[in-house]
Amino acid sequence: MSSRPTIKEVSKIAGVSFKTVSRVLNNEKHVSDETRRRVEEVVAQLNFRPSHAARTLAGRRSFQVALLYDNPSPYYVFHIQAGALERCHELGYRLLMQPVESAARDLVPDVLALVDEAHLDGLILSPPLTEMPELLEALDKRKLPYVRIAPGLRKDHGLATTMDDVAAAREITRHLIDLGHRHIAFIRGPESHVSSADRLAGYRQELEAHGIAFDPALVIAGDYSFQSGGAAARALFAREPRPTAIFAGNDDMAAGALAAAHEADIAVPDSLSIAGFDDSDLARAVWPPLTTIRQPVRELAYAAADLMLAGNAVTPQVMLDHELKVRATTGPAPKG
Amino acid sequence: MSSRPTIKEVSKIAGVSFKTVSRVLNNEKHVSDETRRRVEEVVAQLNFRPSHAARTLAGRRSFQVALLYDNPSPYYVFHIQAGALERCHELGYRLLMQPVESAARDLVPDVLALVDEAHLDGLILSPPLTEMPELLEALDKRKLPYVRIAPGLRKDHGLATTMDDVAAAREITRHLIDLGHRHIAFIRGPESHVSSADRLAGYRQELEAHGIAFDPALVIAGDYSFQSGGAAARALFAREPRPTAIFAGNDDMAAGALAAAHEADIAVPDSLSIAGFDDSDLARAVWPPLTTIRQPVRELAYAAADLMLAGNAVTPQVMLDHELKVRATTGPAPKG
DNA sequence: CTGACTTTGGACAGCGCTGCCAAGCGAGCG
DNA sequence: CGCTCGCTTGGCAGCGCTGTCCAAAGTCAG
Repeated sequence: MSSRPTIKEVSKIAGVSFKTVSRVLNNEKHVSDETRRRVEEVVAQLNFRPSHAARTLAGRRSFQVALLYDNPSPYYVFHIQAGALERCHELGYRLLMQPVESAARDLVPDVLALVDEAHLDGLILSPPLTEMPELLEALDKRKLPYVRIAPGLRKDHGLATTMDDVAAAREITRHLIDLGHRHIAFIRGPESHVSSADRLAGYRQELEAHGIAFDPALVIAGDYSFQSGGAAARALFAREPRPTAIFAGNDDMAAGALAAAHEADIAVPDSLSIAGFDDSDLARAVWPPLTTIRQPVRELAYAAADLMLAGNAVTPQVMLDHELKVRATTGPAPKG
Repeated sequence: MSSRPTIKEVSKIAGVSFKTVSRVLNNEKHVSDETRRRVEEVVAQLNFRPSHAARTLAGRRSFQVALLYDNPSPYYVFHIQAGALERCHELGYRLLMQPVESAARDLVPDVLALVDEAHLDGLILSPPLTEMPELLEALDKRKLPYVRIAPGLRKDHGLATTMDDVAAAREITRHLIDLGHRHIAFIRGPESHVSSADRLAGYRQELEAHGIAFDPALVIAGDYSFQSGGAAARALFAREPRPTAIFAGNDDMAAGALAAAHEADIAVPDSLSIAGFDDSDLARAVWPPLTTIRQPVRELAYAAADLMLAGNAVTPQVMLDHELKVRATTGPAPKG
């Protein structure tokens, strides 16, 4: 490994003290324009970057945050990562991607150990880690800044970026009702995610707003996986009368239901409408393409990083817009 | 931010010098079992982790590597990340996920700056960054260790983990030939990826091994995206006679072709067989489920990290097995 | 019992920066 | 004209570890 330049070499070439170079690098004031220009020139010429480790050790900040996740969906992780990474990069921060097991006994001490080891300046939490009181309390106690991504609508405490899952679920349910559907089933996600409870609530509210009785038997539990969507759909197909529409709590389960429909030779959307949630890559890759809700995953993560690193205290919570994407898996209810 | 414990506090409680604690933490010898035990006890009790920044600054190593990627596929990135992260974690290393633009003019200096800034101990390269001579040369010159993931079969230089793309492509082509297909089209990936050239070569070799003439008109260029697979398939559908099978260079393009077939009302697999490559999440989510090659993405990345951080010099290249997954998009060629 | 060697643990410098304090210097003011 | 003030710059300690060197204690053969 050939040796890297240090701040001292830069200062020598620029003809100033190394402390002055440090000032320029940190954008402090009290440096004359002339000096600043000269130093920046040398920095560019040497392609110099200050040692992150040294800054962390000497300073009060590490310019380093971690994104904690426990999510099996490549689509979701990829996009929150992309959004958070982008904003962190813009602000000169480094992002550590940290998979964790939310069910692990040692979750809290392990996270705190990571915080110590890396001198983290903050933490970005994604579901279901956003819903773990012990974790949040430990971070509060440590006075460690954190943001939560999409933790549902409760205006409780701390920084958060979110979307309106309830309203979105109402919207897509209304779309189904407008198409004439009256027997609409719902495949819900795992209990540990607030989003799945919110989506269920939206589904229910919209039904009732239209005078359609909520039927608990039409709600089947899934776990956000493709498999579980197929299983739920098959259970639904066995019912008499068969529902004319299925609203799945996410796209994976909707794709599972769609595959099950194909397998059972049920025409979509002619005999059965299917709607998903997320607008993941899957939504456009299956046939017919899925009607779904676009969830602004990337933007949520971007905003989360922004809130924590550059945010002002007056707007601790940010809500982003969703969008109904009507594609080809939903159509008019078959004449009964 | 409440204060973290330091190595000195640990040493005070354990009743040894702080240098001895350092020895225990680094698993050095010349520490008695009794002392080691006592120190480890205190470390566990305080949930102490040494400051990564301080170790990096003081020592010769940073226990930190980066994984460079420039790939739009969530599936691919998620799995290489998971594999590399796992092995790094096991070995006590930290992994920085670093998206880059392989076409950027400043790619090489930017990477070198990152190496300096983070004092990186090594780099993991994924396609297409594995194929950039300027980058590899710069790293060699810097004497910076790196591994390349799946750079095709050429036994050139340095550490690499790979799979046999040529053999895998032959295998799936043979599967199609065995089903009676004689007009087999190929949708190829982008030029910048060796894998797409290798897969094309395998397709061609197997055809010729069975005395089927290679027809360049049956090879359509795609770019590994769903869109491009659909476009290629539509071009193929316009040909007379229509090919009875399509082998796409990856699953995304195969899914695009499948959707195009549905759209054109061509029965799969009865009138048209489709095969993909990768066995990504998509392969099981579309209908019918895709016949494809399972590419050991996660394992490739795991092995790459292992090779670089724990490997021995005698096996600089590791080749992992693929597997033909016959599912439902391939069937006997229709009687002509 | 002695000298040479091994095992064990401590002292100290220094990694490359930032935080704090002080010095230099010209301008403004009574 | 002396003094203070504000801007700019430099000096120095020290962040929490590792590497190197050295001292003390234990081990063994002759």
